Amino acid sequence: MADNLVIVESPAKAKTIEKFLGKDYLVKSSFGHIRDLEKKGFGVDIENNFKPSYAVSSDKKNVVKELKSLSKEAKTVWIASDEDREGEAIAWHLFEALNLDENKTKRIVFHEITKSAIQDAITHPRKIDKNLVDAQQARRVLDRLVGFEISPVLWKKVKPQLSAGRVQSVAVRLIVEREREIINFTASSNYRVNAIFMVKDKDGKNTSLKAELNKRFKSHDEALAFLEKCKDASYQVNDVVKKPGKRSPAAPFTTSTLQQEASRKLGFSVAQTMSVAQRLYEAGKITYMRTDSVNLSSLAINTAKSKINEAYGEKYSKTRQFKTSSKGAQEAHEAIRPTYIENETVKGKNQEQKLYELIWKRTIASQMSEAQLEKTTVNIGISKTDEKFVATGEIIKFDGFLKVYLESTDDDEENKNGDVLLPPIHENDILDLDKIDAIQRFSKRPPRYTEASLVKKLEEQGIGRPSTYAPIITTIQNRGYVVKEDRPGAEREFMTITLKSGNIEEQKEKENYGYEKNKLFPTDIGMVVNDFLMKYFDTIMDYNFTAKVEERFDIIAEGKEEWEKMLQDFYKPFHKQVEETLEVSEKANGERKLGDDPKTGKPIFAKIGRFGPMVQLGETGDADDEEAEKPKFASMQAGMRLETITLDQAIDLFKLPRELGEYEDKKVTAAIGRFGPYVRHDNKFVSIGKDNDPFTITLDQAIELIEEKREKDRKAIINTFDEEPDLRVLNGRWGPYISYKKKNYKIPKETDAEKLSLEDCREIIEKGPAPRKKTRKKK
DNA sequence: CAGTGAGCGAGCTTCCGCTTGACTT
Repeated sequence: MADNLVIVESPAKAKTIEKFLGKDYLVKSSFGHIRDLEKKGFGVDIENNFKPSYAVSSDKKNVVKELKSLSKEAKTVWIASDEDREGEAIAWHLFEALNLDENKTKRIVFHEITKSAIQDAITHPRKIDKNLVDAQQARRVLDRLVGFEISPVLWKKVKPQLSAGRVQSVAVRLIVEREREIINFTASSNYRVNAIFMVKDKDGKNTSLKAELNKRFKSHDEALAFLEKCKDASYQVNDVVKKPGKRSPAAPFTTSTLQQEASRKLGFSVAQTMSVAQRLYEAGKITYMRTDSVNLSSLAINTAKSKINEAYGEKYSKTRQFKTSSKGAQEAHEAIRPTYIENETVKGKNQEQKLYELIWKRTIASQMSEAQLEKTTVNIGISKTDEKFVATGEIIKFDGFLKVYLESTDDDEENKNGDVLLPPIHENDILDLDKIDAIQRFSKRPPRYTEASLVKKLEEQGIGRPSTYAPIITTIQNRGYVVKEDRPGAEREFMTITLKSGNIEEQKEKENYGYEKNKLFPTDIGMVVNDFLMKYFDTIMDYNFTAKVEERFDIIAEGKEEWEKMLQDFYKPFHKQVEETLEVSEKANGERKLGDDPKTGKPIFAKIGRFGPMVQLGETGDADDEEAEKPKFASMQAGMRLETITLDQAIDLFKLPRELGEYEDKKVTAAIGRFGPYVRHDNKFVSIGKDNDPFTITLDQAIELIEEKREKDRKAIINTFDEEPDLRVLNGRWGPYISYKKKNYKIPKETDAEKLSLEDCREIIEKGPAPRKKTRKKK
């Protein structure tokens, strides 16, 4: 039995460290936190100065049991959880839960997993820092109080099962506010003017030079007038200015920057990035993937240096140590980097290889020299007017880190004029004009958030931690506040005016804009909850709330304030706010008056009802007044939003279901259901295809659809049996199958469905698939 | 599968951060 038990947070880390420490040390993992506030109720005795009651988490019972028995046998227990607030708390909880003896317990920390760092840590043990632990308790209890006091208010005032919290509610706020900016955005347009000149390149061949006018015109007429002036103008180069420039590499990856780049360059979702990174980490290929530090160990820096020298030459190498810029970083780990920097690639799944290479390149590039650039600006004068055309070019004199890696930006289309080499041009050259285009361009609305750009924003505000970025995104979607989806763009016309060979031509063209792919959109309920919280809990919703409480946590960590005192200060006004809100607030349903119905004169509202967003015609009458006419209701259709639905759209909704007439003595109606537009006849439903809609479809068209459906149904029946009317052999989308008492059974391949006897069918049903378990969908 | 829009009011929901699997398709 080993004399020493070392406890770390992660099992992969334990494996590595054990190798460094040798036989006398047994290294085990706590798998993160082992205890938490009790799951039920507050888990905090508010009356009794916020005394927390902790319980071993259900999935950690076995871990604690094992560590307890191992710690009894060991002479010394070394608690080596991370050196940050949460890590210190884990150490303390271990000490308490394992019932450790203070004399044989030592707290150690290390920032990098190298033999020397770990041995050094062993020689410098310390005691558990109770102040830091207290800061964590304050953080933990505050989050519980905020979440568990506000959520029930939402259950009462908005809808059951909703949630609010210090982090998630602010994340939703960001998305809601961005959506409103977009809704309120009106695009303006102006005319951008570009000229193409014909010049000779260095071999004397014709080549073109593109230059943009140093002015944009507000209107079509101004642009046209300018082109008129250009008709018989001449163009002369006023000057050619060359300026050196440089570009520096980005810092090595943190969790947040890795998620952003993997999203931009590889198209990974935030959760996907984390699970691929986890596999690389467990395989020992990369360092820990949940970190906010950009720090590289000296070993890593040296290995990178020799790798760069060897692969690219010394002038490509430049040692750099980056400093973190993000708020509230705790830097318990290194930056994310390859464990063995000498390995450019790894074996494994495709995704793992790609992510590894991204990490490798970013790490190597961070230790490489700047790129040296030369920017050239050519100013071209116009004889008839003061405006100027400007041509710009940028060439790379020395590529430096660009040889390996360039960080992407969120809107790449705007700045993709990378390496543009201008043809040789000199001052006073007279240029031949090929053509001038004046093109109408529209201003761009603010972009919607992607998962990764939301993470970036949260990190900038110091909200959330590397271990929670991916879960936050999942939570706000699971609660139904936010959806990630694609939305179609729209088409618009724009004008182009072209001057070529002395002639001016105008043309209308079309462009698509606003198509969104994999973006985050607030739902109606997300907006209603956000507005409610903004109205009654503005302190919690403040973007600086986290930063403010973090300041207090830091003071607690320094031992300058009792953590209970901080909570006392926070809780008193907060709880009062909760009580007041329960008393004064109305039920929030996002009701919005759209206008009056032109037919009846009654008001039309949009709001969220029991079954989701709907429109209502007429006032909700007094419940006691039996005489009062009940309002009419209609569900909103997919794609409609509470915030943007118009009066006309609402009026249309009340037109359904529409009676078309009678067929075979039975009513035919048209409406829109969960699965789209349909025609209903004799309790049977027929989908209306794309070529028609329920508002305009005629009785004849509907009958045609009904008959088509009947014909299709007839063809779908392969065989029936008189003895067993419930059993039918049918032809479905995926081939023949047996339908029996509303359940479907697969027919084994290579069976001729037409020849199946009743006995065969019964046999198939007997052996049939085990009834599918219903996958529990979390909403 | 294509509806509903109110109600007895049981018993339930909910937070953030630290870690991995154990699940299903």
